[in-house]
Amino acid sequence: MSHTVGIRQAQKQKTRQALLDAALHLLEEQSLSSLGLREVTRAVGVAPTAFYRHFPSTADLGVALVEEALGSLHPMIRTTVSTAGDSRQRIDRAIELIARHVAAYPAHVRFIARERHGGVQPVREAIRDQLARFAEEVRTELAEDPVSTDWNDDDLLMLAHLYVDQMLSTASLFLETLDAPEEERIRAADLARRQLRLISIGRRHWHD
Amino acid sequence: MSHTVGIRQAQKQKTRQALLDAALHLLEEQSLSSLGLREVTRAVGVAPTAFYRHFPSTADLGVALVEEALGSLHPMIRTTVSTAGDSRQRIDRAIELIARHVAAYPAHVRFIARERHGGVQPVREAIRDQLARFAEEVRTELAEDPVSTDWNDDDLLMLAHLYVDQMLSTASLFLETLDAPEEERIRAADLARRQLRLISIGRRHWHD
DNA sequence: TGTACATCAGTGAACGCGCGTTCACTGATGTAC
DNA sequence: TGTACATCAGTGAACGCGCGTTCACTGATGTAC
Repeated sequence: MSHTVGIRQAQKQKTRQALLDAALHLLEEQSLSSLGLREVTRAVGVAPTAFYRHFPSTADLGVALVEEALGSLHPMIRTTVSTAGDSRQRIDRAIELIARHVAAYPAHVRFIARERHGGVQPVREAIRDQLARFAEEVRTELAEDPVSTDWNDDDLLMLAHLYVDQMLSTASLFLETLDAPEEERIRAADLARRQLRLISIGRRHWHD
Repeated sequence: MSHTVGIRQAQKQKTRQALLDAALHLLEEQSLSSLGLREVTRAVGVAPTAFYRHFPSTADLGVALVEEALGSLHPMIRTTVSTAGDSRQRIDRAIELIARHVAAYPAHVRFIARERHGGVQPVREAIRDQLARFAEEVRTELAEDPVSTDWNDDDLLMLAHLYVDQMLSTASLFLETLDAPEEERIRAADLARRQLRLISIGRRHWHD
C-alpha cells in the first residue's frame, strides 16, 4: 500500500530512460525517421525485443522525447519574456537564457529543431502542440506587461508566436556556433539581440 | 561540333530528372536520411545500379534537390521585398507571392523546411549557403529603399535574415494549411500579415 | 556515305548484412494467505 | 514470517525481407577516318 515504487518498476523506468538517452544521443547525427530500434537497444546494452516493453515503435519514443525536450524549455520561455527591467535588460537576459539552455541541453534543442518539420507525423504534431502551448503561455505573460494594455488577444497571440519562433531560430543559430570560436558566438548573440530589439520596437509602436 | 545535346546525353538528363522528381515525391512523407536508393529507382522504373550513373549517394541527390528547390525561390524573394507601393501593399504582395509559391511547389517548400535542420550534413550546408545568398540579395534590395538611408550594412543584413526566416516560417505555415478549410488559410495569412507588419514597424522606428 | 571501333547509360545476378517482429522462455519481484 | 502462485521485464533464437554495393554485361549512340 506504500507509494514507493517497487524494485521492478524502478528498474523498468531506468531502462526506459536509458533508451531515451541513447536515442537522443544517436539523433544528433541522424533523423528520427532513420533511427533503428536495434541501434537504440544496442547502445543501451539490452536485447532488441526489450524495446517493445517500453515503446510500440521509434515514433512513440520520439513523442516521449518531445515531452522531455520541451518540458525542459517551459521555465526558460517564461523567464525569457518576464516583465522585469527595461527593454535592453530584458533582451540581454533572454539571449543569455537561450545561450545557457542551448549549452546545457544541445541534444534536446537539436532534436526539436530537426523533428519540428521532420518525417514522422506524430512527432511533428506533438511538437506543434507543445509550441502552441508555449505561445499561449507567452501571450499570458505578455498580457501582464503595461505595454500591452491596448492589445487584443489575437494580436498578443500573433506576437507570442513571433517570439516563440524567434527563440527557436536563435537557439538553432547558437547550436551551430557551439563549437565555433568565441568571436562567432559573439556575432551570433549580437545578431539575435538586434533582431529581438527590432521586434520589441515594432511592438512598442504597434498602435501608433 | 554542334551544341545540340546528343541523344545519349538528353536521355541521361531525362533519367536524372526522373530520379530527382521521384525522390522529391517520396520525401513528402519521410526524411532524406531514411530515403533509400532502391526506393527511388523503383519509383522511376530503372535498375538500382542506374542510380550510380547520376549520383554517388542519396545525399548528393539531396544537394541537387536543394539547388532545384531554392533556385525556384530566387525570383520570389526578390519581388517579395521590392520597394514598390506603400507598406500595406508590399506586405499584401509578399503574402500573396508566398502563398502562390507554396501552392505551386509544395514539395520543394516541404523539402527545404524539413532538411534545413535535417540529418544529412551536406544538405544542411547547401541550404544554409543558399539562404545566406538570399539574405545578401534581400539586403541589397533593402538598401535601395529610401527608408534604409541611415542603416549600416550589418543592421541591413540582420533585417534581411529576419525577413528570410519569416518567409520560410510563413511558407511552412501555409504548407500546413494547404488542405485545410479556407477559413484556416485566411487565418494563417492574416497572422503572417500582422507579423510582417510588426517587423516593418520595427524597421521604420529602428533609429528613433 | 560507310565502316570499324570507342564510349557509356542502363542491366541483372549475386553478395553479405542488419533490419523489425514473432515466440516461447526465464527468473527476479510482487502478492495473497 | 513462510510458502505457493502470479506477474512481467528482459532474453535469445529464428524468420523473411529489403537494403547498398560489386561486377561483368549489352547494345544504342558517338566518333574517326
